[in-house]
This record gives sequence, structure tokens and C-alpha cells, in this order.
Amino acid sequence: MTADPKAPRPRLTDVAEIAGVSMKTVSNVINGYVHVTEATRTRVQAAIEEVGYRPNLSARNLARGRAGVIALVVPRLEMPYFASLAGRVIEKAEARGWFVLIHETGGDLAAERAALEGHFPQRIDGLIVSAQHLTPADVRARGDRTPLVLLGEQDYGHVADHVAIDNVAAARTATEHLLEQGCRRIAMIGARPGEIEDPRAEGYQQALQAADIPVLPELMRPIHGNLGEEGERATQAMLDEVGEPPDGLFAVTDWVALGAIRALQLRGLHVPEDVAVVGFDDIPYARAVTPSLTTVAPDRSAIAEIALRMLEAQSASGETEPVDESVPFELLVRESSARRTGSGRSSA
Amino acid sequence: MTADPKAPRPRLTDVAEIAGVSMKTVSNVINGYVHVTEATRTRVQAAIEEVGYRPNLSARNLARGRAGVIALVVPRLEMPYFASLAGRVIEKAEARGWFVLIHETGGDLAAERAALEGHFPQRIDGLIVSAQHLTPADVRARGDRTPLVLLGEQDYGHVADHVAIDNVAAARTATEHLLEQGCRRIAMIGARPGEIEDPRAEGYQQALQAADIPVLPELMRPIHGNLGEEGERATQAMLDEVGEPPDGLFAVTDWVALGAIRALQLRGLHVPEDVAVVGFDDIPYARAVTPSLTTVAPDRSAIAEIALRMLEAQSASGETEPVDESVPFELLVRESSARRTGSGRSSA
DNA sequence: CTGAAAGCGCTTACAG
DNA sequence: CTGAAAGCGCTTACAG
Repeated sequence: MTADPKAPRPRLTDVAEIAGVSMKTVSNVINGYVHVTEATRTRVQAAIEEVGYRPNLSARNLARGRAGVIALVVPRLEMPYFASLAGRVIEKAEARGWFVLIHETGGDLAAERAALEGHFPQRIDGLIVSAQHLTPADVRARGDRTPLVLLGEQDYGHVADHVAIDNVAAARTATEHLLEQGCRRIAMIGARPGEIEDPRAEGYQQALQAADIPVLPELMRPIHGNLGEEGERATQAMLDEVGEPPDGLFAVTDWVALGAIRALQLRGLHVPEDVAVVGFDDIPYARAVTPSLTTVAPDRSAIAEIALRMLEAQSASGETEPVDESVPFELLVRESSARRTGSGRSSA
Repeated sequence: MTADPKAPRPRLTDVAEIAGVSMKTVSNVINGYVHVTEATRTRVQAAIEEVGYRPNLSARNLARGRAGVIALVVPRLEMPYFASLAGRVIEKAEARGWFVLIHETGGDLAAERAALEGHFPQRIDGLIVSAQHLTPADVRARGDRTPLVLLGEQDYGHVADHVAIDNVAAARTATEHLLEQGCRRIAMIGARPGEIEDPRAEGYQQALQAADIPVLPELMRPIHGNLGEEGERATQAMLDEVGEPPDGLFAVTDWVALGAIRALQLRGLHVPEDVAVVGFDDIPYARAVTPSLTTVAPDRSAIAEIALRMLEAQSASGETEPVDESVPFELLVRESSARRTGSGRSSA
């Protein structure tokens, strides 16, 4: 059963010899090609099991002329959203025999651009980028032909394949939930400044308008980056400027929401009694904190799967028209927005 | 400067031809071998720059008979401690031309054992394992010869290379800090049940004994896993059982500390005024939450570097006597334990 | 110090 | 459906 640990690893030839077939046939079986009789397939499989054969990926990739590696570029792996996304990408890539080279940019624009240009220590077959500052112009100016998929909320205007949740709908759903909780003065922390397309701000405004509630610029606060400190600072600034505090708050990420809650509490405001809060991302802490956080949960597994399919499609067909796909999301209602019941018990 | 994107990738031969030397010489330059004159080296480097050459790792690894891949096995990447550790390991591995295959066990013992046996979809050159349930016996029973480094607080009794912070000292430091804050009734959440060696419980007890404070079993609460929910549950159970609540609390991880704080607050106890709390790990949330969390920060970068060096040493010299190394840690004092000042301002 | 050649373990046309 | 052979791009003894 178990092979001698000192023995050299079995090769394709060894399997072929045992099964009494040619290398080509073993290769056909392993790669799932047709034109192999059922009997032969069974015999080869048995030989593979017997010697515990696993293909040498270096040899395979060398022969195929591919690196067998895709890069996943994220701001920081330490941010749980990206960590769990990375976990799903690794999982889906494994099923395709690909390695995932994880690369952190630290949210730095220059690092994001370098990644876009394929500046990696090794060759890669594809690139999945979740950027914070990259613009459509950066993507258009790209001098590299490596298959590329963009992730994240920004609208890159069909300049490359893109997959994300429907951020307008998600933000609208979050805001509608606050309205249902009885909130009438709802702030948004993390709206993007001015000119840039901001689907989450769009959804937020749509919900307010549909409820005939005016959109107040002083309640829409921009932030730089998505860190908790930023959320806290922006919320403090808002509380300093406006006379009456908001009764609801939609934060652009859970992390920002945690910072916002911190700012609210330091001002003596209670969550959810005084201010109901909704975040975005469903990071694990969302249910570990007090109060547990109501949030929008994107389907990370779907994002990973679709991104990999897009990469495969690009590898197969070369230059194609960029596509934009949406994946599902879900609103998870927890304590931070439970104004009507106020039970203090988590619903998730 | 930039190569034609349609052109095939430059090879070693191309560089050799341009530089007017043999492949061997180029290889020598790339791999930093001696016996290359400075002039030749410069010429080769120029040729490499000119064509933008990057070695084909598949070919290199095939020729060297190595996979060029190490596996990093962690419970869950989504837990920020492991995510940031992974980031450091990737960084250090990159410097050595290695890929890191990240593998999640979900904290499942069977999955941890399978990883130990090298059950990966591909061949690997080394294995770094941060396990939750693995015992020394599991490691001793291993039938695989792949170089292995164990991470984490558990004492595996020199059954394999191991790197971690000095957990006894770290726990002692954390507990001493609580004593300095005036705490006299200090609980520990996450002590391991009975028979198993538990360095953090050991350090906690050492600090109490040195201060002539009795160790009360009812204040030492075991948990299963390291999740926030567990910390919350264990803390609730403790509060239910003991008459007088503790005035200090040391949690085995930050995550557990967050759960504990939640339980304390639900009972109307204030942190740090009623109960000062110290966690362990320095996850990013530790400073995003209210109150910000005092915690022990391990030097993750040092852990990664030493683990990789151990792997290299094992690859080079085959069977060697297992070594155990300690890396530095630091106590980061923040709001959750600031009883003397009580200023409500973060110190980090 | 450098060159020519074999070999790593696969895949893939090309014949049969 | 299967076999023999070339080739992927490196590294590494082996000669010089």
C-alpha cells in the first residue's frame, strides 16, 4: 500500500510498465481523454493506485508550455475578506491543477500597477486582481497579455473581465433594511469622493429616494482606504459637523463599520438603540463583536469559480470581448440593526 | 525596453547568445555561483535585462528534481493570525524561489493527519504545519519523509523541528501586566484540559504564584477550538459558577478575548473598569474594536524566516536531530487593560 | 573559467 | 485505439 519512502517517486513510465500499456495511454487516462477502452482505463487506474503515482507538475507544465500558476493580487491577506476569498480561489484552482501565487500590494497604487504588468518573480498563466486604486485607464494602458480578471466593487467599464456582486442592489438592500428598522436619517460611511463611479453610494441613494427621504451630503462621508481607523475618523468628523446624529449608518465594509461603531460609542451613542448599523463583507468578526454586525455577505465561492472560468476562457480563446458578471449576495441581519426587537440576541 | 508581447518568452539560450557565453555561464550568473569574472557577470546581467529574461521554474525544478513548492497547513486562512503568518511565509519563500501551497484543515484532526502524510494533489519539498489537534504521537507515526516544521504553541517534545514564541514567558508577561494594573482575581479563558502540556497556562500560574496569589481552578476555563463563540460561552459559564466575577482576564487568543469581552458586557461588566482583559496574537481587529485590545504580538516574520531555514536545513542534510526555536514577542498595551489611567485612549 | 551533451518527466504530433 | 520519438527549458556532471 504505502510506498517505500526511500524509493524514487514513481513515474509515468512505471505506471505504463505495470499496466502493460504505453505512456501515451496512461497520459490519456490521467488527463481524461476519450478513446480509451473501459478495461484499459481500469487497469491503468489500478497501476496508478498501486504505486501511488502523482504526476510531476513541473514536467507537465514544461511540456505544455504553461507555468501552472495564477497570481491572486489583493491589498492585504490579513483582511479577512481577502483571506477567505483567497481560500476559495485556492480551492477552485486546485481542482484545475493550478497553483495560486498570492501577492499583497498593501493597497499601494504603484504595486497594483506593477502586478497588472505581470511583474512577478516567475511566469504566470493568469492574473486575478482585487485592487483599491487601479483605474480603467491603468488597465487599458496595460502592456501585458496575460489573461486578467478584475474583482471588486469598482466599475472598470468593460476594459477587462470583471466579476463582483451587484453592488448597487446590495447597498440598496442594506439601506432598505435600515429604513424598515424605522431609520429616517441614514448616514453612509465610505462613499467615494465626487467623480468616481460608486455603486454602493448609488444603491444607498436609490433606497432613500424610493422612500422619499432626502439625500444629505453631510451624511455621506468619504474615506481613504477601508480600515477601521478610517471609519472611526470619518464618523467622528460627521458627528462633529452635523447637529443631530444619524439614526442609521451604512458602512462600506465591516471593518469600517466596526470603526464607526467605535466612534458612535465614544460619543455615548448606543448601537442599535440610537443608531442602527449595517456593514458589508461578512468578515468572521462580524458575529464575534458586541453588538454582532448586520452585514451583506457576498458569495465568495461563486466569485472564485467565475474568475477561474474567465481565466480559462481567456487562455483558450485569446482576445475576447470583456465580460462582466454578477454573483449573489445575502443580507445577514444581526444585533447591530435590531431596533424593533432589541432582544440582544444574534439572529445568525 | 519592453518586449514584444507576442514574441515567445526569452530562454536561457537567448541570453547566452546575446552575451556571447555558454548556457552554463548564464546559469552560473543567475544562481549566484562563483568563478565568473566580473566582466562576464556584467555582460550577462545586461543581456538578461535586455530581453527581460525570467527563468522557467518548471524547467528548473524538473532539472533539479524538486517540486519548488512547500505547503503551509493552517486551520483557517480566514483567521487573521494565520493570514498574516501566511503572508510572511509567502514573502520569505519568494526570496528562495519557492511557491507556497496554502492548505486549510478547518481544524479537523483527520485533515491535519492527512497533511502530515503529504496527501497533497502535488509533490512538495517541505511542509509547515500549524495544527490544532495533532499530537506528538501523530507526528512520530508519520510515514512520510518530507521535511517538516511544526508551528504553534503546543510542545511536541522534539519529535520534529518546531518554532514558536516562548509561550510560558508570553503568558507570564500578560498576567504580570494584569497584576500591575491592580488585578488580584485573574481568570484564564482557554486553558487546556488536564493532561496536555499547556505553556500558556503554565506562564499564567507562574505569574500568580510569584505574586503570592492563589491559582483558582474555577477561574481557569478550558475551551474547544479558539473561536469567539467558545470564549463567550466559557466566560458565561465561569460567571455563572463563581460568585464574585474576576477583575482581570487573560484569553488564549484575541478572538477568544473578543468573545469573553462580549460575555462580560452582556452581564453588565465594564472593560477595563470592572475587568481588565489581555488577549494573544495581535490580530488586526485588536485595535479596531471598542475597547481596543491589549495583546501579545508574536514576531510572525521571525517565525516564517526560521521555519524556512529549518526546511532548507532538512533538505540539505537529510535526517537531523529535531530542533526547537523561540522567537520574540511583545506586549501591546491598549484600552482593554488600562485600569490605572482609564483614559479611553488607545496606546497603540 | 567555459562548452557540449545528457537528462529531468511529462505531452504531443506523427505514424501505424 | 496504441507506440516510438521529439521536445519543453533548465541543471549538472564531465571534459577541456
